[in-house]
Amino acid sequence: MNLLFKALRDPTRRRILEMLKERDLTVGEISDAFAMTTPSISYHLDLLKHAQLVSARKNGQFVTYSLETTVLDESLGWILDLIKKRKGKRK
Amino acid sequence: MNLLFKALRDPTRRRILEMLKERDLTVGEISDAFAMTTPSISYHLDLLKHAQLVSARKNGQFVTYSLETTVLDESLGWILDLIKKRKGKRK
DNA sequence: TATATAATTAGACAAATATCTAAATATGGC
DNA sequence: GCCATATTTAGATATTTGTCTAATTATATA
Repeated sequence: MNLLFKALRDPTRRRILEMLKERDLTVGEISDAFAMTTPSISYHLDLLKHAQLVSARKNGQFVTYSLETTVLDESLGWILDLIKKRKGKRK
Repeated sequence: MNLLFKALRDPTRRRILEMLKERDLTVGEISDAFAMTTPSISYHLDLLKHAQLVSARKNGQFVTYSLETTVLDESLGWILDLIKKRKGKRK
């Protein structure tokens, strides 16, 4: 839960996830969408990977990233629980 | 979305939300649950309030905090969207 | 009105974070 | 094998963040 929210805290990383929702992308394709150097994007991708929000596979000299949703499912549970129990106790 | 994830990023703040899920609490009650000074807790509460995750009302010299779930509902949408669209495109 | 208690605000500071440039490490094609 | 391209790693740096202590503000009560 900690790595997840750490990853989601940054707008660039959230944007990357939204891009990967549409289709798998290489580092270069992602990098092109931002006014930021490739090393910086690489840093963000690494952080997302550590949070298990994305996975990477190598295709020749390219690295393709995919969205992984398992951890998002878990976060959903955490948030739903917060909302749900509250609704039961409303004043 | 930015203030929300900023607020959720910190474990102390997430814990506070979990506590407020059970019942409304004063700053002192919250503070007692952590090995941390009251000013620090006050700082976290302020951040949560800015993210509209909690609201505060004054009862004499006490301030009571409540969980607010509207913003959480929105976050749910964002996350669900990420998961949903992905499922449609699975390889 | 003076004193105690609850909470916030201010200011300082160490640690974490996001960014950059430069260098290193693949991989592919000539 | 050499050069170009894709990506990552290393190192530097400015900004943000979480925490503390000290001071302030607000309320209650003796």
